[in-house]
Amino acid sequence: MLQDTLSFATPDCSGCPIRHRAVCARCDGDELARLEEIKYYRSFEAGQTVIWSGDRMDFVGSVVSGIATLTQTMEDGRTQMVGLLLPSDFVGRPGRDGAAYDVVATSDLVMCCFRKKPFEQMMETTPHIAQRLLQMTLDELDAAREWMLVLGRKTAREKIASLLAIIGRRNASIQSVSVADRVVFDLPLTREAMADYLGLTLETVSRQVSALKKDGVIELQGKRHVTVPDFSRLLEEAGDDQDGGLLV
Amino acid sequence: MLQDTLSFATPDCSGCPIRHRAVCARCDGDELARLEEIKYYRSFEAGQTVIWSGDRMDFVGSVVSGIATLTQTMEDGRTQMVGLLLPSDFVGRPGRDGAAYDVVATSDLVMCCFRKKPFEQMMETTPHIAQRLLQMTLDELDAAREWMLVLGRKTAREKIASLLAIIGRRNASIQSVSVADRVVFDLPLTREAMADYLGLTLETVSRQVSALKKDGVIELQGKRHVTVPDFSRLLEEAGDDQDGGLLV
DNA sequence: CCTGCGCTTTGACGCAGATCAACCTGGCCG
DNA sequence: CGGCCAGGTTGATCTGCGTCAAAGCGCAGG
Repeated sequence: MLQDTLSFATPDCSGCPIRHRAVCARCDGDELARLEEIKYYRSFEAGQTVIWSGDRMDFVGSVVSGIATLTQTMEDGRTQMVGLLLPSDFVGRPGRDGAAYDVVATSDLVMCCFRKKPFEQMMETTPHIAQRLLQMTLDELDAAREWMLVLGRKTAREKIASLLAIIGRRNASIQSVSVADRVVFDLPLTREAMADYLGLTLETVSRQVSALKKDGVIELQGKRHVTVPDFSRLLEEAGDDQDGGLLV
Repeated sequence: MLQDTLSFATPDCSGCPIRHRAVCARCDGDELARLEEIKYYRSFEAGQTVIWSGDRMDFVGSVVSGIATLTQTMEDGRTQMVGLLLPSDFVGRPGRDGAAYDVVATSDLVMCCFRKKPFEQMMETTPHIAQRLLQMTLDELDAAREWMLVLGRKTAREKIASLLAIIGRRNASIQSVSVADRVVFDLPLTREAMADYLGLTLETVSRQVSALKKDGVIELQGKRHVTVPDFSRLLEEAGDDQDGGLLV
């Protein structure tokens, strides 16, 4: 997996993941060279914390491979996941010094980073970079607000279905695994992590996953490998109005 | 109240609310003149819907006076408020055509708007506008994620305390009503609207407000006027680690 | 002044999901 | 091969909040 990173060290960013590449899609030769200069890779092992909330964050970047989560924790230990970072997702807060959340690698993780200071300087002189980042941030804001509806108003079963729908859709669009309405993917999260995302306990997650299986909404091979025989059925279970929204 | 709007029709935006003014704070004469050209005001009555989710949205702007809410609704009527717009808050999605949420005026409302097309054109040629909007969007994203913790992991009592803390802080910073730890403000929301924000029912909201009153955390004059005798006590009730976060 | 109507409060009761506890399952390492 | 242990399942019980119902409060309009 790590040798994959070699292929990204090209000056045109041609191997870089979708969103990351989009940041510099309209850059010309000089700008690309500058991006190359400030670019580097970081690898993490499963379970490692990439950065702690409040720490100084001196880079922005995007996930190349692996999964990371954004989480918030209260003093008494209650935790809420506020974001799920899949390959191609952007990490970082241009213009901010501190990290706002804990970023934790849920699997082995490779990130492609830009040093923040020079990146911000580029932003100031290269309008389309700030514009692209604005679009990406608006996407994330939409996703966060979509999730507020899930957390505030959906039942446990609907929550599970919503999460499976998000992951299924992401997998389908990236790997185009989906054939017609059939979607197959591996859950990148433990039951506990799912619970932290959904504002539930891990027991409830386990029970509702079993229930969805019993009712034929999903099929399971092992604990993690999921087959959704009818994706629109899953969306219905999620309480969604016909495939609207639910982007991450 | 409406005659107030006259004072905003000045070419330097000097009367415009904080965040809105900040958008053009670094604009020079020509740019300000251009902004004036595409600027106009809209008024709404309490209860009126400013825009429906999915509708074409041909403006961006900010709240001058009054309160509006961003809400999402499921087919079966369950609704979740995903944002609260107080004076000076920005509304709109530069680069997007459709509205993502219902925007509803909770009180009489005045908004200062810019026509979107020309505003976006300015954004493309004026880097600091896109940068400012990026900062504002990052703020909103932080607030949304902070709220995900509230929705997912806090108890009803903590949720109420969190909401009062947000509104109290906003009021305190704008009107500087706060004297030491004492904060006084009017609730701009009905019990039902509070419930929709917090993912609760209006009965539970009512009960928990009463409980906080009984326990001396807040005092009530009438249904809406709130006095917080000890703001740090309120933050404690909200489960917050010592005045961190909780911006809207 | 009474009446009606939003908004709010309060009470009684039920249930979805939390909590506590026991057990299973599969992969890793000695 | 066997023991260990993280991750997962399942069951019994508890409880916070939702639901349903009734009544209070304040204000606008006749």
